[in-house]
Amino acid sequence: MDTRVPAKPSLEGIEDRWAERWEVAGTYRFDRSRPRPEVFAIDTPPPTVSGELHIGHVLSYTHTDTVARFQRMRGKAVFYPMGWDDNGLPTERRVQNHFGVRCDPSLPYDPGFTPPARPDPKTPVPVDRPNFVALCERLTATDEQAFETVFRRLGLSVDWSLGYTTIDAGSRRVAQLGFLRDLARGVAYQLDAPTMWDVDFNTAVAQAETEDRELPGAYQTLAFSTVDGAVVEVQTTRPELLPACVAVVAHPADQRYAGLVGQHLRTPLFGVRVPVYAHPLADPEKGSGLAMVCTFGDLTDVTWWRELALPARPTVGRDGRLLATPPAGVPAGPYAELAGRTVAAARRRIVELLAGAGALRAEPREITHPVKFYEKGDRPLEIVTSRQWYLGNGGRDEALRRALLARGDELRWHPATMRARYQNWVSGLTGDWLISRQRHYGVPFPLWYPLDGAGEPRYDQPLLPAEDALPIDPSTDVPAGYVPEQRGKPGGFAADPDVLDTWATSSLSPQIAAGAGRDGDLLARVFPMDLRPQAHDIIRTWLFGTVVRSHLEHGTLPWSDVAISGWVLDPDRKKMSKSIGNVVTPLRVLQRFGSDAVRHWAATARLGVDTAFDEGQLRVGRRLATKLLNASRFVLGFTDPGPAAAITAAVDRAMLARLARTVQTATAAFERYGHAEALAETETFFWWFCDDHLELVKARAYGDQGDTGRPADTAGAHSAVAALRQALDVVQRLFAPFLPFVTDEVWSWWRDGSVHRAPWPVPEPLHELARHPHPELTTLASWVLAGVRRAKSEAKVSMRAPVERLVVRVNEDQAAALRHAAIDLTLAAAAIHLEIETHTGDPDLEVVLAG
RNA sequence: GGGCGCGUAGCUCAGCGGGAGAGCACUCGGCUUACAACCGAGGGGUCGCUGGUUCGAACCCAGCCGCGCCCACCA
Repeated sequence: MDTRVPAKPSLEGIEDRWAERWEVAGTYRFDRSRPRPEVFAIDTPPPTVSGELHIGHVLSYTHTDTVARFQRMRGKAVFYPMGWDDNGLPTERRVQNHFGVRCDPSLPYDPGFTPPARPDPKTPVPVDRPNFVALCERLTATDEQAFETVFRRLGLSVDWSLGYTTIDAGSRRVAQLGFLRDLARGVAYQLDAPTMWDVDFNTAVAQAETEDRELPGAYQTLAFSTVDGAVVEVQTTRPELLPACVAVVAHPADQRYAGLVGQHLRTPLFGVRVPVYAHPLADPEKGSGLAMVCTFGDLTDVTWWRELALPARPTVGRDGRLLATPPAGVPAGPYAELAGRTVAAARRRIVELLAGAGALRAEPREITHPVKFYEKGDRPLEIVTSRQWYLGNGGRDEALRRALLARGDELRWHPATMRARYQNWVSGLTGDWLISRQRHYGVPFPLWYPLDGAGEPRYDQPLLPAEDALPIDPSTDVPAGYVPEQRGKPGGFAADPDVLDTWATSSLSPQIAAGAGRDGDLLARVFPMDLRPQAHDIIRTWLFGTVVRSHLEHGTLPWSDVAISGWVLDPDRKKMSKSIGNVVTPLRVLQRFGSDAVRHWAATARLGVDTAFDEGQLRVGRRLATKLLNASRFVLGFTDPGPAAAITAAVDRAMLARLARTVQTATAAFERYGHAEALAETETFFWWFCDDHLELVKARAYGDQGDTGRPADTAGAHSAVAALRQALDVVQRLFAPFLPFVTDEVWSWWRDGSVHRAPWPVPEPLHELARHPHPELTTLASWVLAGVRRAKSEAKVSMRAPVERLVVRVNEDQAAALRHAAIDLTLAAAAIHLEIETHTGDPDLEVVLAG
């Protein structure tokens, strides 16, 4: 036996051992000397750094890693970076609580700032933006280290030297440059308009980041009155917006209100005169068929307001409370009761006031209805008017929309059904992409505004930095032609206060990873990339955004293929990964079952399919890894007959022929991103190889002839062992993308270099060795073996128990094939007499046990 | 309301026009010199329901029922 093969192989400590060797050897280092056709570039998702990785990450990142390893073994230089998405709201929240600070961007930079020694989240210390950003960087650095530990332990073959974070200087430069280019080409623009607003986070949010939640509500029936004093009933779920009412609408075909259209009504309580309009969006089925138009209760209000050219009576402030003063034209008296209250409190109060005024015409009707929320928010979104930056994404431009839909068609989706989600989203866009956020830890908008004599910013004359000065922070940097003392002074300048939405940065992930703007050579070697792996919940945000940016800047898709992984569900299939993520942390699972086992579980899940977390399946992978150790040790335990040994036995050649088919099938599966099929194919072969083929040939491999009386069959043994070694070599490589630790372990016993740098197997050499195989022999031999085992099992005897007489009755072709396996069958079945007969009926087996 | 997908053995899933399968779980057997953290054998399913196409349907078509996800103007 080769001295490198351990007597008692074990999976103990295998992860740490190999992770370190790979790092030292630079096994996964990207070779940037290779031209684009020889590169396989992956746009790795940068996970959000705000909490912990969960088991869902393990699933999808494993999927990607199997592809990376497959491509690397096929000879590609694999560009496989890792990024961290470490800015945005969740990070800010964490930092505020951790350090006991609150970002106040109006404060000047204090170079000597230190966070409070004893943080108290209840009384946060105000801190200027540059210092707040520094604190964010400090905390996220710790999290990122923890993430890297998990991913290394998982065995991801990323090139860690290619790392980036979405807030680092390179990302800020790419993001700011991208914005300035979009500004120059007129795709980025500012608008003072109603937008969805999160009242807790105090920021505008984009359409893509909202979600519906079912909330209880109640229809109140309000009594409006006509000029002649008649009562008209209007139902609303948001009576607190009555002071914001600017009109009432009815459907054009609604006969009930045909006479009212064109007239005016007076609102209850306030007595404000509002017009009645006809509009097709008014639903006669809802409420009384009359809808109160407020500025703004929901997005339909915005539509009516815009299309009917209505005035604005803004009522809800950015903090989610009713404004201190009533809108113009609304009497202050009744409004004073509402001013300063939260929306919910104002709603309760106005119902009391309306009831007291006799303006409620019916009991409230309780309902449950969908309400828009920011996906990370806690209270319903309000709609407020504010100045924001937008990026054209086809929402208001049909030509662009069609072009982006065409990009979606051009992109190869895995699975293909996910394309529909993209089409759905792009077709349903109602506006452009709102990219500005009123937050602190993010990439700043790289511009300033001159201040006029009154100190008001001239938004139409932004002061732009030079491209080679990027990245900049306009809150500390000064525009050309000004001095720092002019900041905020009339005639001076002011920074744009906003930051780019995280997605507006991460939508440039391919360009960031590829060093766009600083390393054109690298960009040319990896862009457009080959693969974008991701989950399906961020098709509308990250995927779509990346397509938009690449289309605008490069006129191309950012990658040719996208692989969409599913989600991890609870064992009960009900809840999502978040709930089990708290219980089942990735590191604990990796430590408990072993990384290869966890990867095996992940790899059995096909793309796009949600999968249940199941500990039973984790044991399967563990068993497979152990099996590979033992089978490798066994095969390598036989003396190597050398490269000249001829593989002559039919059983050996049939096995290699079957393996050739496995290689072919697994390769084809991988080429279409079917990692799960590739694994299943390999696994099926391997278990058959261990359970049947090894049992069939082991005696011959030992040189054993049983009691045939003939001398040891050296040629037969050489054939068996040479074939076993060939098969082992191929099997170890086929498993390498899935079980990187154990495969490199067993590979190291007899091969030089890492299996992960070995070439992916091809079927041709196996066909060569298997020349003129009997294709049926493998299944026939297995059938005979199973029959013998069944007989012994039914007789409740050991599998070693001898068989007196074994009669196989098959058709002529099968008999001819089986005769080549006669010696192996005799030995494996412990049969004293084996007879192979031909007949015309179904295959038949007769087993007579000895004794 | 629109779109996509899923309903196959107790569980997780593969199969997607001609033999109903795998793993886990379960039952039984076996210390078999690679592996007892192992190996072998076995039981178990009117393939959601109803029609249709076909010589033949788990597989194709239509309708229905149930579940999930995405999207939607949520007054």
